Amino acid sequence: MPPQHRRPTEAELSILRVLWANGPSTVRQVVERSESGTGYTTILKLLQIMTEKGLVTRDDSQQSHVFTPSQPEEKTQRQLVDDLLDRAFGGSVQKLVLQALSGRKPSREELTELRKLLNTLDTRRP
Amino acid sequence: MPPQHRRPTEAELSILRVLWANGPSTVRQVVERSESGTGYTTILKLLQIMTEKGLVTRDDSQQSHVFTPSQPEEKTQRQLVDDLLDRAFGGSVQKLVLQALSGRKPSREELTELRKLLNTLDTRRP
DNA sequence: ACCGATCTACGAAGTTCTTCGTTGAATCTA
DNA sequence: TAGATTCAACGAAGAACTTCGTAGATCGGT
Repeated sequence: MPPQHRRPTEAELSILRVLWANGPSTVRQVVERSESGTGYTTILKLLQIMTEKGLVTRDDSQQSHVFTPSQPEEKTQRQLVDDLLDRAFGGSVQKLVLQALSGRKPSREELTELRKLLNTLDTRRP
Repeated sequence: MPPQHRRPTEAELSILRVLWANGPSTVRQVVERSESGTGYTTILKLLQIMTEKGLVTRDDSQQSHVFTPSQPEEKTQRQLVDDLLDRAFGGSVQKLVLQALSGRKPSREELTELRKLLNTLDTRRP
């Protein structure tokens, strides 16, 4: 099995979002909390595929299997943003941040938060 | 024709990268400057599809057609990052920036640049 | 023990994406 | 002008992705 994960597909990511928000879930729980309106068997099939790919792990000790993301939310998010950085921004974090911020005008509070973040990164420098 | 653009696919984006870096190009130029090693007919076909989708425009006044991105680099980049923001970060710019920065440790210069960027956004507030 | 509800498993259809072979037109060259 | 080269157009094959129908197992209640 490849320990390296491919980027989750569109439908897979929407399932991961539900799992991130609600914790380990059964197929039915994912279906109920999914906003896409996708049918039960579709989500089941996707979770089966995701299990094969290693994106989620399955607890089948109960009759209704329970699925859990195999990577923490942050790690998957970082993979995705790193990937986009390479594919579309030539690795330039500035450009990416610029576009991210120019899209939605950030509030002054958000800007303050971001400054704090930069300070943290700066002082934690080796 | 839908004036609204769908997200470019993987292969399409790699062609857009070449066009962004080198300006309007013929098929052959794209093939030569592409790092993917994709064949001539494949790139031609992709450019034809991209023309249909409106991702590029074609100048066929010469025998070798010249292709140009129909949107500026920044606009496409913004679409992509907005898209990722929605699909993976619940719209939280902070989380996205945090993951982007935690991936590659930014230099002090980069941090300074980012602070400038934040200041600019702050003072340009309405 | 039986019926209905719920669940997993399997497979297949339909779509999109990527790739390239082939064909015919246009251009260049000897 | 004949032959070779370069090009766009087209179609088709193959892979990946999404969706769902159907079948069979399991469980709960009567």
